[in-house]
Amino acid sequence: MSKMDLNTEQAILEAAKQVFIQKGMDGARMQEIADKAGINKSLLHYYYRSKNKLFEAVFKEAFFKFIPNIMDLMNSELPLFEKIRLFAINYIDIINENPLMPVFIMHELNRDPAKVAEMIKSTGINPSKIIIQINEEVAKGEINPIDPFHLIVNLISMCIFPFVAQPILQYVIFNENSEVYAAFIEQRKREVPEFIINSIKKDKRS
Amino acid sequence: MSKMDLNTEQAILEAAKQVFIQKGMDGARMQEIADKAGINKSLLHYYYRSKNKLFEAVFKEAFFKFIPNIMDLMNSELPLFEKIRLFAINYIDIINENPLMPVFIMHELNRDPAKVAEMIKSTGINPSKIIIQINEEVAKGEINPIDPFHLIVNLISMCIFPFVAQPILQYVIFNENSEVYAAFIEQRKREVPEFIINSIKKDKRS
DNA sequence: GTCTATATCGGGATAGAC
DNA sequence: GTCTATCCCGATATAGAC
Repeated sequence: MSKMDLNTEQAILEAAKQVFIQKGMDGARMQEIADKAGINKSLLHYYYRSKNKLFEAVFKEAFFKFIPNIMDLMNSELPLFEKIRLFAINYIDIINENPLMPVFIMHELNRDPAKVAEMIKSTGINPSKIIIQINEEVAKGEINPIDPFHLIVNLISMCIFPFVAQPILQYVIFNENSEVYAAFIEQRKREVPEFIINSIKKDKRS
Repeated sequence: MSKMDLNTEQAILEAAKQVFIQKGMDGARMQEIADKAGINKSLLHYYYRSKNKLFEAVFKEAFFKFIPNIMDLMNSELPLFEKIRLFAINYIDIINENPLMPVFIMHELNRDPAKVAEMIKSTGINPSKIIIQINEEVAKGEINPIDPFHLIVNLISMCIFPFVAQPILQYVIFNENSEVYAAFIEQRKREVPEFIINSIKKDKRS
């Protein structure tokens, strides 16, 4: 594989990423990807045999960038509150680089649910460490009693959902002003962790 | 329009709802809708002139069922904590009837962002009442200081996101057992409001 | 490796009989 | 209102020249 090959192949993948993520597998057109990559349609088939193969390449890369990774943080040795704060900051940053990613992944997983198992099996996703940590904090009386799963889902929901629902929220809350919405999201890096910590920290109820 | 017309028309809309919501506009096939409705493909065009028209009918109905309505509750005279509890219960119930709805709506709005304005303008969505209420509670010192928008987005996120991410969460948390996941969602009708109220209720800090 | 030309097919839409 | 038959375009994919 020569140097030029790599460039073209990369250009295709980059273009494919943009188009697939914006339009989805079914809505994407090979012609549009070729145009965006500045090459001919048939070259797409030269590098990736079919639309489906190309899509798989894009989807896998997207999935592995967004779903795991952050798990390293979750399974680290940091104190719980620290983890929660870092998670919000890091994850919101990652999604900010590609705000359409969450809807894309969710839509495609739902289109082809068999993918979920296939994808996750090949990653080391395993939340057991953080779950144990939460249970221990509860047992030690350091935080209020809470089911670790609900806590984790709450955290993830509050970080990701504002991107998923961006079109509506942006319109309803800020009359379509996307800069203000971006600032709103930025605030959430602090707001979300404090909201959570405030909810679970001891010393409140009696 | 005879009685039989109505039945067929309803059958088509019902079939279209299922197919469109599951596959999206681009992934849906008129043939599949016709099959599911037990009629001929060309009858679809007799009742609705085009695929797009049919889609619009489905989407509008879906949107208006899911987005507003609940606003009545938000703008009622109930106490804040009461509202939060009722919102979680009612909204989770509504989505439970059609768990794919959120991803569907989000995906389609993103495909055609112009829809957002068009849709929302024709509804009376206006969260001002609840926002004032939250600000008042803060001013009176009844709850901890919080930006009403973040509070509302937190509430909505925690209710809807578990449906959006169901495929992944169900797999990671419960090894694909959908009954257990349904129970998990059911718990959230209580867990989410208590989590929120615990976070904002006074008497904790200082 | 990259292009042009073309095969092939699926799917939305229409015509027209009943 | 409902069906069958058909049109026709757009999109993936392949063949083959350069």
